[in-house]
Amino acid sequence: MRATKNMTSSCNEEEFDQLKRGPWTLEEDNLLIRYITCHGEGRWNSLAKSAGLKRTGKSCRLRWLNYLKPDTKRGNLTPQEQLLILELHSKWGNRWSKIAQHLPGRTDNEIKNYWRTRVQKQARHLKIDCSSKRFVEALHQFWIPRLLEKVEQTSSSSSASTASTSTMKTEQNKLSPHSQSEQTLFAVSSPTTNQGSTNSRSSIRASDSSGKMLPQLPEMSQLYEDTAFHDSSLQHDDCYNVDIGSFDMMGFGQADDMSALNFQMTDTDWIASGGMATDTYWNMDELWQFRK
DNA sequence: AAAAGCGCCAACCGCCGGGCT
DNA sequence: AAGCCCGGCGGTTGGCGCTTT
Repeated sequence: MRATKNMTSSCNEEEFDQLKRGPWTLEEDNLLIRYITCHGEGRWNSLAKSAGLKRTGKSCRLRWLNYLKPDTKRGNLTPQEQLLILELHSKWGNRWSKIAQHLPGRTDNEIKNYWRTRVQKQARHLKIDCSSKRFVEALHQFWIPRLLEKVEQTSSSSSASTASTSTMKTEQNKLSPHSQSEQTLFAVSSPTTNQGSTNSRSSIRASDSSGKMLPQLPEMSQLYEDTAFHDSSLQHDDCYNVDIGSFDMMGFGQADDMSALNFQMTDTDWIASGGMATDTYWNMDELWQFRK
């Protein structure tokens, strides 16, 4: 796709042809940072020219907001941030910039990428529309409880306050007639090898017919105020990359409603091993390596 | 070791709304 | 009221790097 003339209406054809595209160089970054430090941001088209950058104003704005701005966070999203994204997306849908406003240091682009690469990937695995009620229910029943557990683990391990996360967990348990261990039972199978892999499975119902066990979303915004959430030790750490990864909710996409679903473990030995209490539990990709 | 496949993310694009003239 | 410009937004894509074959 080629840029059209009208999007760079502030420049003539010759200038348009000279505009640079693609990855930013260190020199360009320095120019932009220096200029904004001295003159502030805004008026992006004239800023681009004044700073001596052969870029569109839009490109400069994007580079600044998504990458160069001093308080921009890099690295994986924490479980808390992921929870917040899930909650806010369920409220607002694809309003990325609005969601980003509630995650200081994170950009709409980053959140959008997270949603598309991680969350939507799961929807594809499940063969259901990620905007469907069914997928929202799946998130509530499987992903969010797992994230909450991880939040609690990280909160306690960092010896910070766990008050709000404990409250959230309590709310979860109140809403669920089942024990936590039951809730953590889900099908584990390779996305590439799950078909026909039915040996040594145990089966358990994860929901009663009332549907009441679906947890209500706690107020994640409140969680964000938790001091643990601001613990710098929790930032930029790969081990907080929580992904429901490759687990497969067998038949989920075909079931008429949540109550009809069976969630199956493919390896009961793994349950008994106590592995669920470790970080491995949170990384299904590692789990598959373990199983091989 | 090389090729192919895949996932992630930075950057681009078109569209839209608001402000200004 | 109409046209223009600008900034913001959400969707899309190209390329890099890692993994698998």
